[in-house]
Amino acid sequence: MRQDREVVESDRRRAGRPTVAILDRARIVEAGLRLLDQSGIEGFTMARLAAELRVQPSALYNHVSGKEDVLSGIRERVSDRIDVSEFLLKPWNEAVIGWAYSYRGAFAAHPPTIAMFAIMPISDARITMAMYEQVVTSFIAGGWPEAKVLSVIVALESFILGSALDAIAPFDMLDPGEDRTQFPQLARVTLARSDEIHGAEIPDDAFNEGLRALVMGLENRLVQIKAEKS
Amino acid sequence: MRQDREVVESDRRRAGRPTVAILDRARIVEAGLRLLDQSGIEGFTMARLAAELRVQPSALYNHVSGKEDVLSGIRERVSDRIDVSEFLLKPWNEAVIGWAYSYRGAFAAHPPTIAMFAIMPISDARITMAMYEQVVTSFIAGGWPEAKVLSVIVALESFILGSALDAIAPFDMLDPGEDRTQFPQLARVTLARSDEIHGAEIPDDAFNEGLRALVMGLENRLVQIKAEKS
DNA sequence: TCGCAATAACGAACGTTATTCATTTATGAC
DNA sequence: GTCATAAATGAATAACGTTCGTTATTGCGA
Repeated sequence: MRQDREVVESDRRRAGRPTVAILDRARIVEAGLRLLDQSGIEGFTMARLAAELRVQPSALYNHVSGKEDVLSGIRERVSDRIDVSEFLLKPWNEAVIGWAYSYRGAFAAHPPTIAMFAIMPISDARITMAMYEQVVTSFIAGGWPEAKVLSVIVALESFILGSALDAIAPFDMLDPGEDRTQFPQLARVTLARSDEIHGAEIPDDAFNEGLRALVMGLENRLVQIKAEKS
Repeated sequence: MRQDREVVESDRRRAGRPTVAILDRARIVEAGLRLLDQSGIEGFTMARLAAELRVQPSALYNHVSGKEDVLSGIRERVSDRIDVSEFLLKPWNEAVIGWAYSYRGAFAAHPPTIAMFAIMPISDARITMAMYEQVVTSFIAGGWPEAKVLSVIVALESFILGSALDAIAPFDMLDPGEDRTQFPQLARVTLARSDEIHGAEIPDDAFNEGLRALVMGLENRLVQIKAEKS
């Protein structure tokens, strides 16, 4: 008699605990990430997330404390993909390049997650402590004074996160359009761009140039600091 | 007879156009900025904004198209305070320091506006075209090739915006707390911080170090580019 | 100076949204 | 086998952004 009802697949599920688990935190987060990618941050509602999981909205609250909790899980899920392994193999100034690309790429792969900065503190968006431990170790091994290590890493993270924000921005706005005469220099450089760097690859080029410059500047700074100490 | 009603100040306002203007876009934006500073982004509602202006919510819609419009106005209002004047007086590599501090400071003065960047297209978040024209002019005068100017400026903006985001983030997260043994290096550097750099000034130090490093790296890059050309 | 369209307030209503709660059903430990 | 716990449904709620009809005032053209 139990089977009578369960065999009919398209039947609306009755109230009460289901015989096979349909929800848990991981599944909710995974579906949430998919929904977020599809619909963007403003299309991300608990109702749609529930529909995606073929469940009533209230069912979600047995596994997560609310919408913020889901978003928090998604952020963790995304930043877990950041690769810090190169710090084990190469010196800090080389490893940091791959790390930065991986960092920015993790968020760029899911653009709406970048927009989540608006709603929740960045703290969650940062890499985990285990990752920090790895990065910090590498910087100390490279000779950075302990009091400076965190500042330098935070500076790098700032640049990376800022670049991630930039990567999702539309760049047409910079084109002066009709106002060529009003902003002549701006007009010139936006035209020059389309010649040498084709397409909308400004964010990529900016990230690349900025990252190399930043690392080079830090290398110089480290030399200077070491000189001061002795 | 008209006065009979108007004299009583605490009277609830009757329907119909008021004899003296109480609302306009500027006043709404100004009150919006105050409310945003007080209540944060999640406490910013049209109802509360209306209450602040002693007006019914629907009255706002005679002057702004909606909430997004108000936020957009606030952003403009805030970024108008960015100072690009130094680019007229000094070479790019000097002027850029003051510009960056002014840029970050304008938003740091109103922390919740920083978070707004993510939620709405960055195009609006960027400085205005007039400012860009000024900055671009200075970089070209400094010898940067036209095809690189935009990338370099965007890289700088990315760092500045990322730093602004960082500046409002709580930094306790980085303290390993109980897990000193699990993350020994991280524990060491967080302790070293409190000795030399006292207080929670990591974001400030990170911004300073990062900015100098970035500019120095760009200076080197410019030299290299010039050498390649000849 | 009169008339009247435009302006700008109020107040009521609507559709969403996140969340809570009572109810129902299955699980799993004793 | 009993029963506390877990986990689903479904109904309900408050808050939010926005729209619309109504009303009162302004300011321009005749």
